[in-house]
Amino acid sequence: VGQTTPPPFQVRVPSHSRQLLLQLNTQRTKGFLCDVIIVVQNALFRAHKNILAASSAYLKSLVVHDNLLNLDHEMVSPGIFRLILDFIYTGRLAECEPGGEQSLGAVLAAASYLQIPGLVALCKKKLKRSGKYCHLRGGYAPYKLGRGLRAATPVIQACYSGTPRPVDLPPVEPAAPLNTQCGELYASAAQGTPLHPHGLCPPERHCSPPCGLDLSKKSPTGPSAQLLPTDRLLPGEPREPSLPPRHDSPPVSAGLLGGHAAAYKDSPPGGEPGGHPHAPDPFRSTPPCAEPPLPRADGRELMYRWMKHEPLGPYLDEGEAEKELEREEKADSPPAAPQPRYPSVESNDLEPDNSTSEETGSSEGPSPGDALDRYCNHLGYEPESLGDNLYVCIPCGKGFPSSEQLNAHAADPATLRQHEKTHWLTRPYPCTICGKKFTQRGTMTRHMRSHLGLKPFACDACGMRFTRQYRLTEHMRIHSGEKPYECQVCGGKFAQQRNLISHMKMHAAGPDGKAKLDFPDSVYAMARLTADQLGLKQEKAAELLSHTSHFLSDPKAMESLYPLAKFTAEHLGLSQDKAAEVLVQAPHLHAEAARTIERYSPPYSPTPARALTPLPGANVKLLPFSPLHTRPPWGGDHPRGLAATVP
DNA sequence: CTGGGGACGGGGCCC
DNA sequence: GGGGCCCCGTCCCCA
Repeated sequence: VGQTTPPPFQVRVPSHSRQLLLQLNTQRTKGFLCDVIIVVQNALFRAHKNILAASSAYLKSLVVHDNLLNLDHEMVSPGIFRLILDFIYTGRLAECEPGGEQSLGAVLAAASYLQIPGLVALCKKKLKRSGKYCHLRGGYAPYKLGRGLRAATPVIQACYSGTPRPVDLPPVEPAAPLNTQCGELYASAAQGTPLHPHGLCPPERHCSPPCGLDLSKKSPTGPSAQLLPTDRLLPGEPREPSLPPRHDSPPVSAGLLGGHAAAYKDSPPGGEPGGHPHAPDPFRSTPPCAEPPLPRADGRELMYRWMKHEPLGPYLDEGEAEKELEREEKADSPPAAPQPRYPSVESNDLEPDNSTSEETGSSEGPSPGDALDRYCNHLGYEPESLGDNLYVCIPCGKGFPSSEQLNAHAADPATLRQHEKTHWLTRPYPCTICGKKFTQRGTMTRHMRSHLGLKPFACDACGMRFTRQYRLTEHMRIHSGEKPYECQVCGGKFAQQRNLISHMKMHAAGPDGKAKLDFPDSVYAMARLTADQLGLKQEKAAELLSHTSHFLSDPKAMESLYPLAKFTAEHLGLSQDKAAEVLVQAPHLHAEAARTIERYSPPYSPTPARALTPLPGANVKLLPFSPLHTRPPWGGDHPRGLAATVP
């Protein structure tokens, strides 16, 4: 452990890491094999989970669970994230504004938020060089959320000034989002100094857009500092969804979180369990350092904690990986073509100042044209590598034959934002009466109706009132007698679909909750479908047949059902291919099905009258027939709904 | 007592 | 924001 000298028999390709990184970045720019989308305010970025996870502890914690990430735009703007993503994939930090200490500070804050120590160190170094960095009290600020310490997030915000004032702290907003009581932090210039929407670029400069999609038609929620406490809101005065998704909160190192994880997950609503660091109240409502305070730690100590509790990528050790790469590249970099490199870090062995030009990408950085092309193509996949639907929407997995169709699918901002929330389980809409939180405003207002007893939908027949129109429609079927939901197994009819679903579970499950041995029903259902050919189109019959598969639960018995399915398919007039498709759609058959089908011997000859004739002695449950059925599939008449023993 | 059906409330989600 | 639909769950009644 710790030995870096390779054994003598190993052969090392010095440029391997660099070439790998170049390839990955190329793939990213083409969207090839990208498996995650990062949403930053109004911008989408595509990337590779592995790369993000290897670079950022925060992103690592997110990509495990989601293919669609939403970053707190108050912590990282689209333009800043573009720079950070470029850095992750190239090791270089581009700047499009000369002397952009202010932007550099924003990068520093965002890099800290995202937990990218290598970039943090680079920014600190560059800010120090320019004299704009003020290392106040260390670098990393564990801050409090809700009850006690819930996160020891290394939030670094640069102490810098974009104005000529060299070391002044920018003014901190009264509702500064970050707690300053228990740790160290710097004020963020981004709080008071809005950035160009594209990040570092001043408006007059035409730098590349952060990505190819603009979701800004509906602007995201306002700043949380405008929040009113719940108890100060009047009923019917729903507050704005202001708490960003919990995922926006930086991840919690397991070691630092310790026993607070439960409190994080299970805090009562009043405790603002999903409280975001930007929410003002959690910080003020709890005493400072209610939990044993973390020892004062500088950035290096906390990075050590990260490493100790959650091994991360090469950035974790502040410098080792970068040094390794630098050594590697010094060994083989052709001087005429400088290659991407990891940034130097705040250590004693900084590379010479000529690194600045490379870090800023002044010579190799993406030109606006390159970047534009890159981001305009970010939705495509290399067509030779994927099937027919070459363009895949990462969040939903849908494939599209063209990038236009994919863009049309993915660029619906309202739907996408709405869908995002389903992934992050954000509940930004609290009920002002009971505090319960909801994912959608409409759901919350609907819930409020129940509190207020508002039932605007009344039944003309009985006067019963409902909170929803759909419920009234459902209710009206009681009066009309309409039962549109029919069980395909037994023919039972229901006025409410949910009752049919409940009924179907009865078919599928036995008393112990396990799969029910109900094959006679399924046999009947198959035969019934066969008879339905009299009144149904073939496709419809096949569709119904496929729907009968859900109550069969043993794949091993599937083969035993082949004769039945084959018979059924034949009598539906299906082709062999279609019959095979039907079989595939009946994936789960119970073992009892196999035994039962053996009782129907000889199995399913092409003669319908004989095909389903049970063996003598088989106890067959006779079920009500639909109007289409005048006789059981195996022929003969019998009273409806009676069990009979086959003679 | 139990299983099943009828009716309904509530929340999630998508259009 | 509203509508529609799905799902989960509950209560009540009845055989």
